[in-house]
Amino acid sequence: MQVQKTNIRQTILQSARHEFLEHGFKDASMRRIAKMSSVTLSNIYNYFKNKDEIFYEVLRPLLETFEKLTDEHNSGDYVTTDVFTMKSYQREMIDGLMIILGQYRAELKLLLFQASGSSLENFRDTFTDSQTIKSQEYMLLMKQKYPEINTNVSTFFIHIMTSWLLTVVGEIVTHDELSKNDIEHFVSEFVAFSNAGWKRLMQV
Amino acid sequence: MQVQKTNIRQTILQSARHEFLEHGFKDASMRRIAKMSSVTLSNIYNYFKNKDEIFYEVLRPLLETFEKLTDEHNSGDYVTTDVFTMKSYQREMIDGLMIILGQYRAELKLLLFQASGSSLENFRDTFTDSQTIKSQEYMLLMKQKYPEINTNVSTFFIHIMTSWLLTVVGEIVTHDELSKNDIEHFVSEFVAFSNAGWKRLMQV
Amino acid sequence: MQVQKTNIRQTILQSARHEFLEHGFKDASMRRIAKMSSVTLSNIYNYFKNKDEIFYEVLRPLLETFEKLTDEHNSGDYVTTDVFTMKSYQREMIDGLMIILGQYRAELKLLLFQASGSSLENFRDTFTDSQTIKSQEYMLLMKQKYPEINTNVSTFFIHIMTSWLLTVVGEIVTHDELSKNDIEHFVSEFVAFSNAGWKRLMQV
Amino acid sequence: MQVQKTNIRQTILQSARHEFLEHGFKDASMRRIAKMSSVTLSNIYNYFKNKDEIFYEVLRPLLETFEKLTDEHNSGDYVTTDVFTMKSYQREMIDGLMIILGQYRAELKLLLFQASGSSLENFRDTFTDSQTIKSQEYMLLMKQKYPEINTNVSTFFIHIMTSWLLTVVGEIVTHDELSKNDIEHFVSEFVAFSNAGWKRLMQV
DNA sequence: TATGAATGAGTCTTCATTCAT
DNA sequence: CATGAATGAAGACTCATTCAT
Repeated sequence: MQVQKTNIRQTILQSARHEFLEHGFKDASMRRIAKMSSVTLSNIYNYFKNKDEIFYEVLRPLLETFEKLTDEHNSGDYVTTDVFTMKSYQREMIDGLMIILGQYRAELKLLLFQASGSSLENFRDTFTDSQTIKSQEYMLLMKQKYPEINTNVSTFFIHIMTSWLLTVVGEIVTHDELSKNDIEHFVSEFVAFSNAGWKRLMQV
Repeated sequence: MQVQKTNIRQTILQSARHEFLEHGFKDASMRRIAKMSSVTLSNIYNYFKNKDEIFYEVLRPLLETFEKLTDEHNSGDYVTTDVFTMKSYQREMIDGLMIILGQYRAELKLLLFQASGSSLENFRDTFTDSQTIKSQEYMLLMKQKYPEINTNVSTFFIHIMTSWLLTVVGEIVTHDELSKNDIEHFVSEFVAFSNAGWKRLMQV
Repeated sequence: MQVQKTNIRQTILQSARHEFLEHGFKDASMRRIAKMSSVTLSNIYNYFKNKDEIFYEVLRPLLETFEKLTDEHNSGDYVTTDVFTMKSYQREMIDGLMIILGQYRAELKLLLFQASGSSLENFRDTFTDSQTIKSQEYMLLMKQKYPEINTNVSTFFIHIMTSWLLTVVGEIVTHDELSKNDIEHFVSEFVAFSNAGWKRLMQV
Repeated sequence: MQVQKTNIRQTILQSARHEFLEHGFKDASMRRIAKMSSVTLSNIYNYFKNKDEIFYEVLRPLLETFEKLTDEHNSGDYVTTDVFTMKSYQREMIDGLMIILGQYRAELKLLLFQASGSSLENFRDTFTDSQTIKSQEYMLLMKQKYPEINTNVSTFFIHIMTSWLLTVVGEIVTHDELSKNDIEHFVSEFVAFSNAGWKRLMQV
């Protein structure tokens, strides 16, 4: 029975994923999800509290991976890294995002572009804000280690830089035609560009 | 009556603007717009063909300004400018956007974040794509003038850079707390960052 | 001015004709008629009392022709004609209908199939009923002249026969692919069939 | 509840039947059907997909009887029957229709006169066309059996004859005042008339 | 004559969710 | 765990007609 239950839960989630991808959260129809998964509409509510919870569950793996990614960066390890090659905070974040992107392309689309109306509709802002704070903490550590660098960068600029990351992810996700090579090439351009930018701003 | 007509039209548009800003295009309710503007629901349809047309009319001033902005950049004037100070294509675009931003903050919010479901829902993509093409043409001209620079930058990277511009605009628009000074400060950081980045990529 | 007026009236009627033909009376839209004829919607009501009157005016020529056709048959002239060749009441009616059919194909479609909702929606019944009465009067005259024939035909049968005529007209009207030859051939079959039928019924 | 479901379904269907009969398919109002059947408007959609499906369900018994009637006539049995007494294809069809008429008077009204706008609005044409084809096949068999008869009757004439059948049914259906005797009397006249007509056309 | 404005009821259908069984 | 039944508000849009100017 328990096995059954899990199966049904999964079936619902898969159908929901398709429905959300096709119509976005708001225009997704519980009725269609029910039909698609061959589960009675009302029975769905034995497995999930409401539409929003289903949406959240569909995105849970992605969200957890996100959390892992940002938690890792809480440690001060990266402070020791050479700023000039930017094996640094942002670089690691980029790499992390690229890995996520390989696994959760569809979910990222959902989270970034189709979440309007759901409890996750502010994910972008939330993520950006929290990342901005962490970035600033990181810069503080940097300043302690290398007092000569200029860390007087406006909060909003840092905000933009993390927001930019999501823009990049969003663009990659919506351009299905890009090959792995394309993406790698682009990332190297992106990193080169960013490194030079940061160096300039921090006057190192 | 003819004078009246204009007034009512404007009243409807203003109510619609509020409604769209509060709920986004898709969730905006014609009924509410009617109530807000004290115009019979059916009478609205004597002034506008449908919801989409109202939305478009609300954004028309912004869209026209946009068009002007991008049309001006069709000329090759900027090619003569010094790349190093980046009084160049992108810089002019930024300045233009900042001006627009002063006048059409709310409308930009609408266009960038609340247009889903309307005929303008693809504005971001459309704009980015067309700007990408223009940017590439611009780089070609640059290459002819300064053959020593490297213009071998991937299309997708250029795409990202124009998309970035919209991200920046979007972030400014959603952060009402920023003062003019904040924004100017940020823009100077942004420009410094970008300049350094482009120089590096183009190996000048 | 009067000329103008007439012109506009005619313009409206033509547009209405198209609209009625395309959508039928009920689904025809006054707005569309207005647009089509480049006449203000409200101005239409300076020329016609309402939608129904327009419909009636569109069909007036046809209706008048109908009336002429049936009035002619009021006279007892046909009683003298030889029943056996059926140069009689019904035959003349058929011939009359065929002529009408040449001139008012579209209008017949309107009257027979698209009048639902209008004041003419019962035309078929009305026409059939009145024709039935006339047919019976005709048969009475026949009986007086040729007492040996059997005129004991049920009212309802006569009713059906006139209704049949309209069915035939309707079928011809809806089969645009029929050539004049086709129709003539069919009519001769129809007449042969009917003659034989009537002879049998009347036991002549 | 399961028992209830059937009841409610039937209640809805009955109310719908009344509504359709009174206003025709197109002008029938779902709201009124809901009120009449004391079922919430939205709840109706738990029982039927849409208005058209309700209409179809109301007519399903009639349609199935129709199908049975025409299927039976697929067999070549009737070819053996004597043409002269017209215990033939058409005669059997008439008898069949009369039986249907006894059971489904109201439904026939719906199907023949009130279906405009529904998926059954072309029933008359569809039926007539298919019957015309079958009639022609029947005549072919007749010709093989009785080579001396003339089967050179135009397709359109046959078409008209089947269409005529429906006209007759329609007329009977709309004349509630006719008694069973009236109808039987009429049918005998109709058969006599038709027999004579066909004999003449086929020159037997 | 002509017009713009206005009206109010009307259309079918969908929605997420709840509840008794 | 499962289901059929139910709900009430909401969606955008169209309708023929009237009226003051």
